Amino acid sequence: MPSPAKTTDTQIIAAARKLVERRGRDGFSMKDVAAAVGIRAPSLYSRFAHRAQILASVEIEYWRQLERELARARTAGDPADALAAQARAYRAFAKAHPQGYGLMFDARAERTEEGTSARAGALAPTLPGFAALVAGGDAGDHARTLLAARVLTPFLHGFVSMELVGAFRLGGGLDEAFEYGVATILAGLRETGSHRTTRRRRRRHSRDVAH
Amino acid sequence: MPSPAKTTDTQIIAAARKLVERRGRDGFSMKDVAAAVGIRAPSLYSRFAHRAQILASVEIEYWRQLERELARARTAGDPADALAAQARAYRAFAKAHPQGYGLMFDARAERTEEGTSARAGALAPTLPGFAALVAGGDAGDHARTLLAARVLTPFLHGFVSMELVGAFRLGGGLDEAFEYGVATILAGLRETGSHRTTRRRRRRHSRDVAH
DNA sequence: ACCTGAACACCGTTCAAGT
DNA sequence: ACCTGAACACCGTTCAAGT
Repeated sequence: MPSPAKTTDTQIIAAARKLVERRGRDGFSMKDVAAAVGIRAPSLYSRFAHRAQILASVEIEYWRQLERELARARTAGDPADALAAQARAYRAFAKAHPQGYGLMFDARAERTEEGTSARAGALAPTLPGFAALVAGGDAGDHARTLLAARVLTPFLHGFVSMELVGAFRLGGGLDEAFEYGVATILAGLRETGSHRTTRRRRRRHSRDVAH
Repeated sequence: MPSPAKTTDTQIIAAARKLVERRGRDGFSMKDVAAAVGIRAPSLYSRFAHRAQILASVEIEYWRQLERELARARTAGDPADALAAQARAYRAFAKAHPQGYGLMFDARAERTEEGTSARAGALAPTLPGFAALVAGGDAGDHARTLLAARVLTPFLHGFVSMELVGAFRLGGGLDEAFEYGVATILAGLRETGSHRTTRRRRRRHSRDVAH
């Protein structure tokens, strides 16, 4: 005769997420999560292998939510405007879920198949914008699209994580700094997208400097 | 009659740093640190208030080391070249000390006066380069220098932390992507630095889009 | 199948006692 | 002043037992 289930995996993950958001990734115990869904800590182990797996599930939820918000933020028309709108949505997401954002980039997290694909998928809604910006109609130029994405995306992550950790200490408006950064990068990318030779020359130059 | 000291604060911090680099910020216990310097865990509390204070001391060491390496990487001549060289030094530092780098941007760290100033000082060696790049000889234009620094610096942090966490999954060379990002941003900044009106127009445009 | 209390091997930290 | 063992209140996790 099986014991009737008092809760569900979904409820457990939701409870854990709430605790993460309130007190951070280290701010809850298995006992806390269990109590939040009306069971005892050892019972969690019939559903999750260990604490890290619960955290990994919470992390995946955050990545999926970010993906939805980036997709929703995408506007029609000029690709640079669409990317700027998505950049603002990205920052807004991080500021709305500071603890969750920290979890998403925690190096100690588990490396699951599902987590890797959730993370990769989250930024997918921005790729058409980059393709339109730098490759024009040439949708097959995947390498150029990827290079462009890898300028703005790191800026976004770096800016918001520095902002969340309080690293901007020298004054000045951060909204303005963010807008300035996004505009500068998009202008730089648009320029390299419209002049292939300019871009080739610049890349060769960079390599010369590096080696 | 005092007990003779078996160790020093400096040795304790060095031992903790070694453990952090080997197993991460959560990978050592007070017992481990104490054993590494030949004492017992409770003795640490006559020197440090708690574990987080040891970690904070280790973190400060990393910030000071980064500052030294950025200062050393600075080259004479073209400011963009100097900044590119510092960008490479920044990335090399993060890849040489991945666990330490994670500690430096850990949101859970203590907020000490000394830590805040060590962090702020670490990026100071790049400021003259930004000033030369965007403000020309006008050393007093601090706001423009700061705006420029807040484009490249977040890119650097974002790129290396995404790289360390394994976030770049779509293939392509990361060395090339890094160089491309640095070159794109520096070109964008140099352009805004040489044409004040262009920059003013862009900033007003950004604000219009944001609000 | 799912839940439980008891137990295990840890943790950071406190404290009274030693020199 | 610095060090120590013992103790406290926790952890995550395991396990045998209950239904």
